Amino acid sequence: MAEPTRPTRRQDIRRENEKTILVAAEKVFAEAGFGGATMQLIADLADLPKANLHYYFATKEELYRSVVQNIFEIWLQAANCFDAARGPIDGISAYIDAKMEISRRHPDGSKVWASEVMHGAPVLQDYMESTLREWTDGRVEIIRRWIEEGKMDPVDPRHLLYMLWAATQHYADFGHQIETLNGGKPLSDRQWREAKDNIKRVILTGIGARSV
Amino acid sequence: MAEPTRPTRRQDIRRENEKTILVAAEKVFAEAGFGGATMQLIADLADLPKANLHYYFATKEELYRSVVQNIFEIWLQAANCFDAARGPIDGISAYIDAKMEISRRHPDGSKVWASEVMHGAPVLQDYMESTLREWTDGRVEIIRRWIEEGKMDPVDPRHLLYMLWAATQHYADFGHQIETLNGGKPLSDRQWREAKDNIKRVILTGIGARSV
DNA sequence: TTGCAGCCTGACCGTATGGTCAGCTTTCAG
DNA sequence: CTGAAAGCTGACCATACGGTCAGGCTGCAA
Repeated sequence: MAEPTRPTRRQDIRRENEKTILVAAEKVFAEAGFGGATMQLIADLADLPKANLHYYFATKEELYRSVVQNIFEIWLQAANCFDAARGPIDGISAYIDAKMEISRRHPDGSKVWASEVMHGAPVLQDYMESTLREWTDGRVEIIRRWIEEGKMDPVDPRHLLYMLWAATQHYADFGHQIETLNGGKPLSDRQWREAKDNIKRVILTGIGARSV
Repeated sequence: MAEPTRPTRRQDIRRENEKTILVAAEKVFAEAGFGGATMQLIADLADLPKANLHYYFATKEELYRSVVQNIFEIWLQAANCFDAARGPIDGISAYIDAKMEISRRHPDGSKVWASEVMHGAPVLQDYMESTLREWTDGRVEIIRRWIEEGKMDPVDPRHLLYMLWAATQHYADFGHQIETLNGGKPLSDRQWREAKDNIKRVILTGIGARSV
């Protein structure tokens, strides 16, 4: 070999297989839902024997839990964009960019997340009551301050956040509908940019954002 | 009996049982997804023997199809609000009202619809390619005219529609998340009104609506 | 009143699924 | 080199599910 890769250590094997399984699982859970997904389908997609999945993830629930937690991490990372911002135009623009990027790059993850929440968040309830609530409260506070400083109109911060989540996530969760209405073709680069610009423009104008 | 109800005719029995089953099915499909729903669960909720469900609906797929079609009807009815309007403020306000009412009164239906679309619309594909596409194209045309007439800013009509769908439907599909962030309590009448007003205000301001 | 068409259901069936396990191979520390 | 730990898997199992059906019950037209 040109590239004398260090022989695969046990740890590497484990990490690699877990990754493979999680990727396959995310796709199958997104396409079929938790109930419709089967370990066999995931195993086939991962090109591993079913028993091997059970070696790494004892139960279907545990595998699902791992998938959902992964997505939650990604979701939270997008949050950082919000923090460094000096004002609503910067902050909300960056957040919309980040969330639209997630919708585009991780549509399966978004769907699993949506599905989880729609079915009452059996797995994520703890996270929602702790991490998510704290994150949300923090952002609400930031928005409230922006309003006090006259950087935007007095819009209810919570409902504004819901609108941001909804508008961006929609492009992942309802991607199939959008694709169908787009003549059966996925959105092009240009169309994604238009979507993003539209959301930014309508929301930033809508809240009367007046400061970076 | 004080009320001398006409003795239940066969037709009535059929209609009533079908209704009972459909209501139960909608709830179970919403809570568990198609794959997670079982005929037994639906039968228990409808308080009927499982075999009786199969008497009215031959297969689980057929029952699911009926549920989804019902929802599609309701969804389309909300569309009418759009048509009679003279301008964006009237039309979009009425549409948001209608869709928020659906999110509030038929959250289960909304979830089933969302789930169906998320999983690639196996049942609804035909409807999406015909009825939904026509409806959408019609509304796009109306919005385009409003823009030409200077009644609102030149916003991409499709992305505006997606935003309307997303913002309103979010309150049904992600109702559990919203409830959790609301201290575990469902939104009150006042909070629903605030949600509605916020969406209206942000979007109508955001598109620069200038005419009823 | 009668006959029959439509309504109802307990018991049953084949299959697919999540999960187990005994025993194999591979890795690697000592 | 060795042996123990980790990785792997074909074959298997119990269960739960969608669906069937024979046969009983009910409404109602004639």
